[in-house]
Amino acid sequence: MSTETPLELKKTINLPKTNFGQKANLGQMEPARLKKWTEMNLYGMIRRAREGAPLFILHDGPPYANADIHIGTALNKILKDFVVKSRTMLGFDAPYVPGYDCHGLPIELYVDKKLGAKKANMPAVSIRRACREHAADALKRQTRDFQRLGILGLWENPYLTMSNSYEAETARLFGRFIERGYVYKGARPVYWCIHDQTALAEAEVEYREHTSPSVYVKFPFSGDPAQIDEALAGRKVFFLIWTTTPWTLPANLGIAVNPNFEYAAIDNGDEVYIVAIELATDVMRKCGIGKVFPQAFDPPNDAGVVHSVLARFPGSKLDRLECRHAWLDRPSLLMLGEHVTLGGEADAETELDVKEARDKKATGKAGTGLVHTAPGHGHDDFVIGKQYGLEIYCPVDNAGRFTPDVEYFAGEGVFEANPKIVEFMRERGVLLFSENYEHRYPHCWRCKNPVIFRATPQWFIAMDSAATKEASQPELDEDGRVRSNYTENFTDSEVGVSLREAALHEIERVEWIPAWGFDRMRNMLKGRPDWCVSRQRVWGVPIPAFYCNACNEAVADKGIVNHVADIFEKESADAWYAKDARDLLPENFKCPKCGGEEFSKETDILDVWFDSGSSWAATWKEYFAEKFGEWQQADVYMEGGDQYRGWFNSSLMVSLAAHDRAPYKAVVTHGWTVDAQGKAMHKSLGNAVAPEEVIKESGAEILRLWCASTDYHEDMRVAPEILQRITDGYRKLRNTARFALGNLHGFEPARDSVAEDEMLEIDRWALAELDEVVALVRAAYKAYEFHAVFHRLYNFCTVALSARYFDIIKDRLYTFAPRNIARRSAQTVLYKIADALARLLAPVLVFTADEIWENLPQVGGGDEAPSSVHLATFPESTNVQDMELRTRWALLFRLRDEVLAKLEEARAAKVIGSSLEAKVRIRPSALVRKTLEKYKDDLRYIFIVSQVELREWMDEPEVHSLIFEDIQVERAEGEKCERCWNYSVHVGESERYPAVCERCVEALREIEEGAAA
RNA sequence: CGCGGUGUAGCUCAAUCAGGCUAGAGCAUUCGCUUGAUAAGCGAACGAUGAAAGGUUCAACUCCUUCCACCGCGACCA
Repeated sequence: MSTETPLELKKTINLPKTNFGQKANLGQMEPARLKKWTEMNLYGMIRRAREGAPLFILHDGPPYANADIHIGTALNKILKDFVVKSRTMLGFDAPYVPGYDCHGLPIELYVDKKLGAKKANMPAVSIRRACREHAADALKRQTRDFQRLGILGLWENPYLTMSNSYEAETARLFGRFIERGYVYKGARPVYWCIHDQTALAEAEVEYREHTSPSVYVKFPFSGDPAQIDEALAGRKVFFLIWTTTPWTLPANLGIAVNPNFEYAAIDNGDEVYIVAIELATDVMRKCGIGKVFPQAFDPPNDAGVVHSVLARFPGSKLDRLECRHAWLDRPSLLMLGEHVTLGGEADAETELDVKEARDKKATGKAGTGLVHTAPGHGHDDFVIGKQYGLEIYCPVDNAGRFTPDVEYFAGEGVFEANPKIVEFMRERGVLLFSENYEHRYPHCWRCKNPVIFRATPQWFIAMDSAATKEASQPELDEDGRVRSNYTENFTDSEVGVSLREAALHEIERVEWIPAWGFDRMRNMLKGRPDWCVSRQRVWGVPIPAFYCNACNEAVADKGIVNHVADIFEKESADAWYAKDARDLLPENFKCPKCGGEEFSKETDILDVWFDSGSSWAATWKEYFAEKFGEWQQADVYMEGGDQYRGWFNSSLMVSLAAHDRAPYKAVVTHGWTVDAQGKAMHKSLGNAVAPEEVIKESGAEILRLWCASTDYHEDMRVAPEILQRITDGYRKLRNTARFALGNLHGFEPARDSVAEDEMLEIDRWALAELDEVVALVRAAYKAYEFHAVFHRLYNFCTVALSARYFDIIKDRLYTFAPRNIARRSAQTVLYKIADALARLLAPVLVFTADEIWENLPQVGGGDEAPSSVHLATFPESTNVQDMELRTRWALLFRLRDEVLAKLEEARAAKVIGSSLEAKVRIRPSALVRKTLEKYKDDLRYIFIVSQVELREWMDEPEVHSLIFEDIQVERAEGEKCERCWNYSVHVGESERYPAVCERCVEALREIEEGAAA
């Protein structure tokens, strides 16, 4: 025994000590750590560390390189980072190549605005340069912001849809579509300014007041009226249409009716008129038809106009019947379309402002329920016309004049022709009524003239025409089956399948998360029309097609496309604009049709969705092909739900054309960020939460934790209160880690670890809890259930650790001799907990987990441990938890809850303050007595009281239903030990340490011996 | 208007798929304890007519129907 003076009690307490601060100071810590990661090339280290491990690729959907990132963009990227980091820690080689969508209208418009009037005289190459600069600038800022979020990836070399290699690959992929026979050139209506003689994008039109002639016109039915209804047999039947653009009537090829509406045949003497029954009264009144009858007919009306209804029938009955054009010698086909409404707003392509039309609907209905359809002059008309196989007929030239084949009006400008057509119809007796109609009509934003809808030639990718058979080797799927098995529904195996069929088949093999994504995708695919890939713009990948100057033949085949692509590869797609056609074509190329040698270039560019849809094929080639060989599917795509019709869709198309497979094995969608009320966020509403502000005020870590806290499958609310909760949660996690780290001061795992079978039982209980958490969290990461990760870990920290385990072991950690095996036992567990927490939290709390990692005493003096937690793997779960042990402890903790409640009562009654001032008497039931007896000496520590006494029941049979009964709390016996604060009747028995209890006397002896040794 | 999704305490989540004790946690709030995790820790209390209305059933948060709200996509919407 030491002869020195007694130790100063306070100094013999092992208080926590760590450099891991209570305050995170994320604002400074995060950038500092990012810098460190950059300097050590952490991402490169991870790649090397996982070299040869199973590959797992999350393919990044490219954000649009226009504006700065918003909270939704941040969410998307953070969720992706969770995936990449967690797969990495699950042992996969999970490279992350970010990308940016650089082409497209929004950038071009932005540049237009910036260039102003200058643009008109600028060559395309210069405009493209300006666009390129803008995109480069935006993506640079976005990259900086993404990196700030703690996202690791190949930031120094992201894929850019405007890079030479990408543009070249995009062109080649378009060549694949051509090669397989999916591409055709057709016409489609677009906004057209007849003054500027150019197509306009939607964003380039503005709505202004305009007066149009509103006309009701009758089209004679050319079939047998009895087909419609017996009552009409032998009558002269006419279908009434309404339009505000009489000039489109020469292009009329059909009449659309709604299959669900009821139509009426109305008697007007010699003639019978067909209109929607609901509109019949209004139409008849307008046209001055009908007589005043005393009897009420159906439907009765309020204006005293009564007409007789000869028959009524659903629109569906009219399908594919035929009328004659009102004055031209050609048929007008009756078609069924859901777009037909009773408001009249679908009646004309001119009725572009639906809201306006609906307002009108409220005051006075227009239209007849039969829609004049000119496929060359309206969007719906076009769609339904395609569906019914009508020609996309547009007899109007660039200047808005009728072409020579238009009888009576050839050469007339359409707006000038309007009154003439009205007059013409009146003379012919086909016009029932006309009036002036005030409405909002689209005008060119540049020249302010009214625009028209006009079909112009466009490139399409066919959804329904079968692909031509490939000459190449049949592709095998993972089961070794010939891929063309998806043609099994076709008897002739030489016939390929259409893109739509292939897509519908392929999506069944994709894992959709959530599962309803499959239905969603299927609906999208079923309904989507042919893909119009033409854009009349300059900022994009040019459609690599040529036109023979001699015979006007469009020339586009794989060979030519690849030749052009090779040029793009070297010089970027700017070459299309910088070079002449002959320099873009192979030498001595001649028109396959006429042998002509002079060609002009296609001026359309590809839809940007084609660009981004090409991303996986392009990135595989550029980033992975060399190392991993043959193309393979990406493991997962992860985007917002808006991408079903967007990127998921276009990527599927491109991948099917290129590889006959979906580009993804799994598709995960996330919801949208909404405000506290669940409302969508809009800058204009002022309810948007800016990521940079969250970062500035709270740190990226908080934003990341928010992403992990909420179930992203649904809409995710962000608001100050929510972020505050998250910040509190962060503190809790941090403090939990800090407690563990602080109590590991002086603990060297290799030297001081205690084997599990030598541990105290509660320590083994804690390990069992940890083991379960590890298993659950690993599973949650695998299933992309990040909110489950967060809630499991968080609950583990608060309930199992902070409220129970840590609270209980404090006594042991603080008051036992540092090297006492019981203390080492607890420390061993704390070490494992801290280690596991760091690893399990790492994908979410990228910075903090790494900080925990650094403050962890490392096995073997730290040499073996990776220099960052992000190089480590998740802890393994043994999954062989001692269930009996856990059951026993579940019981003990239940008893503890009851004791705590009793302590609270005693506290309220001022019997005790601190729980250590208490002594607890328990009379256990027969059910639990045995268990409690076993833990007799441990109960005081479990309850954190000074004494526990177990007592017998007098009359046990009566209380078999009770588990615990009669818990009594009284003041602890003896004096408070100055060192451990427990009460003991033995305080004062030591001469050397008179203020101390028997446990502390022993601890102090150990400490003094240790010091002497 | 069409397609899809979601509604459980003030907040974030469980249990819902295969209906079954008194709908569970944590946070927040209030109160108390502690002052050896201390701009921390522990406990207790309070807090949900399960969006609403019907229906099926012995039994419904769970299944069915309707409706409302919100979100996304598509619509001749911005």
